[in-house]
Amino acid sequence: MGRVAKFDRDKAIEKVMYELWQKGYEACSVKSLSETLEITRSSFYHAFGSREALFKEALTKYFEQSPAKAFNEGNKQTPIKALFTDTFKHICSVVASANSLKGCMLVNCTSELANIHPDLSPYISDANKSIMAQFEYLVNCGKERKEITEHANTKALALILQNLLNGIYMMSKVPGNEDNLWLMAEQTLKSVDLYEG
Amino acid sequence: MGRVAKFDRDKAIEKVMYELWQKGYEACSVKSLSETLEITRSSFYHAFGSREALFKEALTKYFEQSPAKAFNEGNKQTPIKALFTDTFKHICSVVASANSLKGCMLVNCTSELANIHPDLSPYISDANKSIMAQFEYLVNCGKERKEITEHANTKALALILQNLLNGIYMMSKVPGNEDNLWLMAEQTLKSVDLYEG
DNA sequence: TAAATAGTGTACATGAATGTACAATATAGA
DNA sequence: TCTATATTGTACATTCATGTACACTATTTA
Repeated sequence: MGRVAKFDRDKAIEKVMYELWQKGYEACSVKSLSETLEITRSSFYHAFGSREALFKEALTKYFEQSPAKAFNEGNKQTPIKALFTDTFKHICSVVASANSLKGCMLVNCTSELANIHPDLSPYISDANKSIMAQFEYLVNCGKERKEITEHANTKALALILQNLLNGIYMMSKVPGNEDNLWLMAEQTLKSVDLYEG
Repeated sequence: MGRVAKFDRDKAIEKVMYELWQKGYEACSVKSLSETLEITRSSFYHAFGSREALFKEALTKYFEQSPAKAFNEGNKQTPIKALFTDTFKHICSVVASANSLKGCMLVNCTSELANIHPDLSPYISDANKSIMAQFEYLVNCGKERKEITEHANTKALALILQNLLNGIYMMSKVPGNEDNLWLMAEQTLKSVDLYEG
């Protein structure tokens, strides 16, 4: 079926993910991405269509490797407070580790592109909204499991959780040691009674 | 003393502040900023030295006009819980208003430039750290005033407050109606016993 | 082995962006 | 009015960046 590509498409997307994560969208020109992948721009357009299209693939890959993806595996059978506690603890540790890229690709892209980039802005908004929806779902699971009181405000808790998630990544860029990050996360979870340790 | 500038330097910085706030640092080239100001690049370099230098002036102006600057005016004579409650409420309302620029210039620039831009990165880190320090100071004032219990963890509270501040701006970019923002802020303040209403 | 096909590279035309050098301009004060 | 000087504009030499057209190359399968 014709000539085979001289590069591994999947590995290429991973490389691009790291570039975008680190440098942001606008800083990654087609020229610079092509040089990173050691292909010509022509091959780039042929393989990926456009920078926007590749961005979407890279963001998908980002979600797949994120320590926050554990939140997506929770359901009515999951001990919810333990899921929150363990996952946030794990995120703090991953994010603060020396060789980790700082910040969250989604947070970075949200501040760079939301309400700015005509094509990508809605895509990014949707990604944020689906995280929010997942937290609401998890809180509701906790209510069904009687771990969380029926009277708790689901939306408020989901907002606080999403804010905590974003904030851990954000703070990892500035003072950013694991102790501070976990101090914030632990106290937040405790103060809304979602901690279990 | 020579020819007078055809533009108002202070208004120019304000214009640049809005540009940077909205579009981010890299998206504001010297060319585009010069066009916005209706001066040539030559005049730009003459008047401001460099894009980096102007950025710093613009960020200073941003702080001066931010609704969060009320936090800087708190001291041992200030009712601290009321300060937190009122200021966060005000921020939610300002940020969600239709004609407001979305997001926080500092948050945007932190995700874009921290750990990336050699010259501006330390500058931005310092700005974040001084906000953190101010929150610690306010919490300590609250302790002296006996509004906040002596046993509270100052650092943890300051982290939570800074995270809330960042988060309000961040969320204003996505679902972003005032009700949601305030729901998050109110519940956060209540859950750490810094609410007074 | 030949054709079909998928991937690659060169080239083009164009505009954005940078920073500096030097000449032109306008104005305040002597 | 003259002159010192702050400000402005033109020009230059480069590099980055975009997207497409078309020719070239390698590989599969009929």
